[in-house]
Amino acid sequence: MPITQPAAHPDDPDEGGSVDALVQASFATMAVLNKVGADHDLSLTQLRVLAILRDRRLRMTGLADYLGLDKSTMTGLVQRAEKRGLLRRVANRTDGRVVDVMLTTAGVDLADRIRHHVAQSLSPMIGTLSQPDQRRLTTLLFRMIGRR
Amino acid sequence: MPITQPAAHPDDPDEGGSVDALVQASFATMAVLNKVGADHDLSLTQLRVLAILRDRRLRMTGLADYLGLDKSTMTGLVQRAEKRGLLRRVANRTDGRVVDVMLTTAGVDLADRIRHHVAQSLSPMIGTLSQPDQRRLTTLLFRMIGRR
DNA sequence: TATTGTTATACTCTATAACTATA
DNA sequence: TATAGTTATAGAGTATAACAATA
Repeated sequence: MPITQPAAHPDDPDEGGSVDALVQASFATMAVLNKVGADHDLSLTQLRVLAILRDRRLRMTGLADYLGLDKSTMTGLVQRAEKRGLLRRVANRTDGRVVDVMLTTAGVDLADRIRHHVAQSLSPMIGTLSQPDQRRLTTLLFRMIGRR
Repeated sequence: MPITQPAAHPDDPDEGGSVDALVQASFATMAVLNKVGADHDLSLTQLRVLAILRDRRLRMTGLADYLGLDKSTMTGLVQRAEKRGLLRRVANRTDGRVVDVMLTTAGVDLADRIRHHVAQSLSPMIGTLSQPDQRRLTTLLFRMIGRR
């Protein structure tokens, strides 16, 4: 099921198809993440919130920066997650304007379950590669996005 | 800017970090696509619609299948794109129930511009890899998602 | 009867602008 | 004045259920 069309135009600078490979692999990955989220009644954004807060405590603005969203968007996002008991809003003691956000125990548990679920759900795709190829891919991807 | 947390748990089956690499690279890629879409006043989904229809004509259901969305979702999606003059709905002659969807000239033009814009926007990321590494990455990704 | 598409409905996600409280 | 967060508002995206038209 092609999600975007393969490049097949002579004036395209991406002769090797790197762009298409990356875009198609990304859409395939996002589809899996989306499915995992849906299985836990979470949107992709909520999934990210959980992942980000899994071992971090952030203020509203910090969370918005991580997600690339406006701070006003965070209010509803955090509110809905709070109502589900996944996280807590805590007034910051040193700065009265700041609201810190942290996962509850239930939130951490769900984040962990999701992490495993994601790994399992992606394994059919990743598993098509040999172990050495998986290592090569990992190295290349981390190098590309500037980690490691 | 880490988007998800790195795996650092001993009970995690993804020892090599393939899952994290793929997820993080995918989020980075989606952020770029999202930005490109926004620059053209298109959501990620509308961007995909254009890419899918770039050299294809599909019925509503076919489009929904490609996108993994419900057919009822397509109505509004296509309606808004049609109002912008990017695509047309055409009654199918052999089956009166079917509505075919195809890009207008303006739609094809925009799809082409976006394709180039995407390639340009991803090039800083992809370009951090050497040419041989780019080829290796492309091969691995296509192999992983089962193309080529 | 089954399939195709739309409509009605309800929610989530998202940004912009205006606001409150604190610094 | 500037910053942190919320609220009000508007629109897009999404699914479910019910529906009309066609096969």
